[in-house]
Amino acid sequence: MATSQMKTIGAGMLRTEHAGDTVTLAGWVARRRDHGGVIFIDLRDASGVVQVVLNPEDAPASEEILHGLRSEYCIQIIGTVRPRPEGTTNEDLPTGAVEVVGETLNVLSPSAPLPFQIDERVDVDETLRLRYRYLDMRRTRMAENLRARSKAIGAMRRVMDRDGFLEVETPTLIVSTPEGARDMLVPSRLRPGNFYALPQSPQLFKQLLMIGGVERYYQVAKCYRDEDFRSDRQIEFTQLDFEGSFWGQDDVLAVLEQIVAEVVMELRGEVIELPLLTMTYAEAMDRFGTDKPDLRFGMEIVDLSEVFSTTEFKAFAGVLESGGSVRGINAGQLGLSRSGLDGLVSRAQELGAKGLVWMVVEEDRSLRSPVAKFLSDEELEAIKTSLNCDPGDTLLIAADDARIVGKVLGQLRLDVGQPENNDELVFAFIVDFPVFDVGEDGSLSPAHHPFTNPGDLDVLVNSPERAVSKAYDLVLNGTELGSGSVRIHDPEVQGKVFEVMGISAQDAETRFGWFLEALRYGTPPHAGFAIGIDRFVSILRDEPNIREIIPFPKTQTGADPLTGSPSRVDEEQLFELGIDIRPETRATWVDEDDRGEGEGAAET
RNA sequence: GGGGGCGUGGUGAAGUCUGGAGUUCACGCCGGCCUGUCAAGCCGGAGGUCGCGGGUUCAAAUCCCGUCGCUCCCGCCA
Repeated sequence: MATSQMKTIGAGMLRTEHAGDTVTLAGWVARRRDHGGVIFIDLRDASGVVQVVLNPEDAPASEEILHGLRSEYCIQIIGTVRPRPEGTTNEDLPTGAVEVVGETLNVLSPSAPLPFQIDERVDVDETLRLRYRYLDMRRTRMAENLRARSKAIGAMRRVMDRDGFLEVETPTLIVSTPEGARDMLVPSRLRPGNFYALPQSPQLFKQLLMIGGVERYYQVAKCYRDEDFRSDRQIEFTQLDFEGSFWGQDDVLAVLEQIVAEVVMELRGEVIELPLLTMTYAEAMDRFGTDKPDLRFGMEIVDLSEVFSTTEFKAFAGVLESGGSVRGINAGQLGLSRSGLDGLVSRAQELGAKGLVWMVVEEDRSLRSPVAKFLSDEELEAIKTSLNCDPGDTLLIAADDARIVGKVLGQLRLDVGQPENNDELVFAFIVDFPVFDVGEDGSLSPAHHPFTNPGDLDVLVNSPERAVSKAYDLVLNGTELGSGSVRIHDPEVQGKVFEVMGISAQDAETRFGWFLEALRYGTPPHAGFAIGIDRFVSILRDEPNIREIIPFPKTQTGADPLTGSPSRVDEEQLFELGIDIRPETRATWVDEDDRGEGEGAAET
């Protein structure tokens, strides 16, 4: 007969009201305090921690077993809850008013010595944490992050369900449409030489759902983009993807507001003020040099072209003559040394600027700067006025192509700026994105996928660089949480957009013919959005990167230190898939044997 | 593709600039003592190819070259 090991209550839930109860607990030895006689065990399970008292005189187990308990042994305790004796309560512990007197102890599973301590008195190297993620998630940081992630998704589902959205799963083995990010590919065994792609997003499938009359769809969707990693980018990530028929932009933003409010309430217990701030792309670029401004602090970009319109300073004059712009920010009281200021110059160059002018406002309000001697008194005064200077302020001025100036100052603003209150959450919708990004050489590249409603068709065709699409982003504290758009529902408009984007009719037919065909059957106007769950939760949890929010993330080189993926596969597997493994091809592969002694996969 | 940072007993750090015995600190681990602790305490002990390879030197954790791994950033992410 099977023996139940079921718990009767979570360790972390015990309170004085349970005094006298006999309970069955099961969990892990978080800490043991073995006094030779009596032993205290901090027993941890998913609900929290409670102190268990093991007195050998009560013989809950043999002396050998009692004194043999070690960290992270998985044990079961049957015992009685009682208030702690006078003077021994622990105010720091939710269960600190009670303890469980162990009457039976069963070791369910001993633990090998740990590769790192579960208590969080030191930060452990992240590769080691990932290699032993199952131990890492016994720590409060990861345990709480997993919980927060689950609660966030739950809150999102509540909003979706409340508003009558249908949850639909779309395939993850789909056709490759090699635009935008690189596709992750999966070879087909039944059709050798052919490949599936993993979706970068469920974009076209959710549009098919609209055509299919679903009207309101959502999905917690895994998405894949084979690009380089960043602290907020993994090749595999999760989005809340949703779409609605007979919708315009305002309908989407209204749903987003509900989602944002619900999630923030769930994770932070805070009320978010609605409606959220809305700013056009043009305004964001102008004031903050980026389409994802961090609005927790000011330090706005100020146009100084007027100030220098007749300047003798050649570097600025030349830029203005050739149609560029001179702009600056007041970076406030930085108090940087000369090398610190030089560091900003290097950073500006890294970002594409030819240089950066810094000025420090002295106590007597004069400007200390390597270029001050080239500027007239009037210009120096105008700078101070335009940038609203106080003594001690550091001013940063860049002159270049307007796009570069914005990018450089926008990034420097983030590098040196500090929100007054780090816990603050400032959301913003950025709307009216251009259809095309204009390159330095004037070339146009699509700013969004080609299914985005391009607004006025005449403008699109006649002056595409000025075309404004019905696309919008949601930004939180300088991070893009997600983006969406009103889609094209007219096949003729879709064809026109392909044409303007340089995709020939024949190309479009080959790649997207199946979709263009679908558009012809009474497609409802529709709009939608996708919000990055990992990013959103990482900000709400104040985590510096999304790996802390993803249960089993990959390293920057796309490896999983726990399982050893990606891994070589048998030649036989490749042969079945019809993949060529000629020796000269294989020679270019990374061979595990050549990989030094690094922290490889766990050996088994 | 490019730039910066890091790699030292099981963990975290100091030592590296300015070469001189694997030195130090905290935690963990093992053993002993210990019946009210809660980061238990006290005593004792084990444990390291200083990521790897090469070079310079009488001598390398330390300097030089290469390489691997991790990380942050630029490019990239329609």
